[in-house]
Amino acid sequence: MKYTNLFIPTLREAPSDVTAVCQLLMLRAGYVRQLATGLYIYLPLGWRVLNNINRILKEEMDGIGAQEFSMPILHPAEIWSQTGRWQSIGEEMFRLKDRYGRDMCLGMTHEEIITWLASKELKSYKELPQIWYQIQTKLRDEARPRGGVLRTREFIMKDSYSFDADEKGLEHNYKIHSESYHRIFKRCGLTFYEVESDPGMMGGSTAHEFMAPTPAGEDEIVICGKCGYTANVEIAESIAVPNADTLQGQIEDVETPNKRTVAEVSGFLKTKSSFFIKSILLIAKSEPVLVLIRGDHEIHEKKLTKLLGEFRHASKDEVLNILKVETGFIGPVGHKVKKIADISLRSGTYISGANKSGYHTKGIRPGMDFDTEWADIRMAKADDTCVKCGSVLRSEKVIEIGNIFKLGTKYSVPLNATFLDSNGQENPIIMGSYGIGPARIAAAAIEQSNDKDGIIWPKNIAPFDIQILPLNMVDARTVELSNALYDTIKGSINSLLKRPFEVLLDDRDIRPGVKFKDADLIGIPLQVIMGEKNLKNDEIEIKVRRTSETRKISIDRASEEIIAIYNEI
RNA sequence: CGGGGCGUAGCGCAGCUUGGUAGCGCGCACGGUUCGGGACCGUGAAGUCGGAGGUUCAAAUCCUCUCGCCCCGACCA
Repeated sequence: MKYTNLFIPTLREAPSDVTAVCQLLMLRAGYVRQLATGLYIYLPLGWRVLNNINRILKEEMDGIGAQEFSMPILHPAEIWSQTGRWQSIGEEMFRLKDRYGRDMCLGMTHEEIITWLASKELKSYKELPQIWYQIQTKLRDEARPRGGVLRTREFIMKDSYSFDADEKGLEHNYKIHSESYHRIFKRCGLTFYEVESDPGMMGGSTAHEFMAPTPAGEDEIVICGKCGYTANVEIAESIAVPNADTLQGQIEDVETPNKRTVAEVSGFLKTKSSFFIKSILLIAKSEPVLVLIRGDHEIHEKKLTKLLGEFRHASKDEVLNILKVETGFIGPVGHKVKKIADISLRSGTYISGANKSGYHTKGIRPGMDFDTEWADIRMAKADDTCVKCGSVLRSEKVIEIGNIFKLGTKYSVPLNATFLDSNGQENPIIMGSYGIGPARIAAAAIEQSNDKDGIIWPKNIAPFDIQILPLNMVDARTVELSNALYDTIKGSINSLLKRPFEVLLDDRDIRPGVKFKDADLIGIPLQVIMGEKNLKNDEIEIKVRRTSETRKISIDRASEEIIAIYNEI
């Protein structure tokens, strides 16, 4: 394609409100524009990248026997009511009414719709298994879109669904999805992890997330370098590093005027925060619960929710009413309310609030000076000990690029998606659900592969394979030779991608410096530079975007050489 | 939803404290000189100062309300 026929609005200056590198580069290099909070327009280059990713998705889905569908994004509320999600999902769902007043919603996902279809059409074990998928727009009224295309209110997703007669079948479909996801992300040039995850509102039993490490990530995972254990910190199990030494001395109150937070008291008493117990009052269902955790740890609310069900933090007034002490000076000793302590507090001697204003208590021995229930309610973090092998965990910021869920019968039972087995018995279909976000793949690829000059696309998803830069468009020979080379390469087959080469010819009559800057920004893997001086020697220059390595080649065999270099990089 | 910030030309910003002719850089158009890493000179077009109301002789500037965008948190199949 010729540059003058393409809309590539590059920006010399960065918009002021970007936070993520992928967002900055997508805007500056002319891939996307923002319409409103969480809504993005894909410009020609951006759309080409997404289509390249989608092509890989289709090839790999087709490769495991999945069949492509297209389902509506406008859904009747009734189906969502049948699974209870019309009621259980809150403001995140876009809701509307049609002209007759019927409740409708915009699809956040398609479990309901595909299961509705399966309930109508799949009747016999002989029709199972099936894998159905689509690449379709989803809409979610996100509380806080952020990071450019990383979290948006409207986004495209590849979602597939498996239908099986039994657990064994589900196990198999889960496995082949996992394997195909590994191939997909590898082909897209990403570094990624498959980690254990929390099934969340999808329900079901087992779930894994595919996570691409990047500083712009919203999630955090822990990784064991030794045994390979990886998990989202939301569910990760780990052992806290115990305090190396123990506080000495008997139980006694010390004056801590106006020092409330762990940081303040720890600074005031010149004692490490790991020798403190944070005491936090929560209101679960009807009952107040005092939650105890080491000063340098964070409570993990998802773990707690599993123990307590829904809960909220107590207000200042509630703390005063229930514990008879103001916030900042709460401690575990002497209260009759239900207590849950993190297991990392089982040994050692600690400092906590004295339950009177302006005082903390030293020398508290959990289990001896107060009674409590014990549980793992702590957020895993770097330097914790791996529960599987005892090695040290590290953590990384990641973005979720895909996930796989074993749904079981969570949707098939309420929507009555059943089949008759070989004994004539009616059974609910066993389901799985598998998602991938193409825009997040693109964003992660940029995050993982860029330099100060711009994007460096992995070959498989780059908007073009090769960019030709004729530097002087008023020189007849340059124009003639660049057009000829353009036609030749375009007519050759890219054996890696099994299709003709996609070539971008920068035929703009502008200064060379601008062409160089734009080419580096846009990030096409290989640049072919045709300058007058080199052409006088019948030479042209090849530049590898990733390494900035340049090489002069003879014009005679230019297209063969260029293709050979392309295949090498 | 809680906390904070910002809305002035396509982009980046100044002007607001202390009310009085709306500015700068980049970009854009035209002319000229340039032409291997975002050139230079000259000329020019382009702004409901986010919107509404109020105070005032006079509002980008002060007051009230409102909309939008961004950040932190809550939230997040």
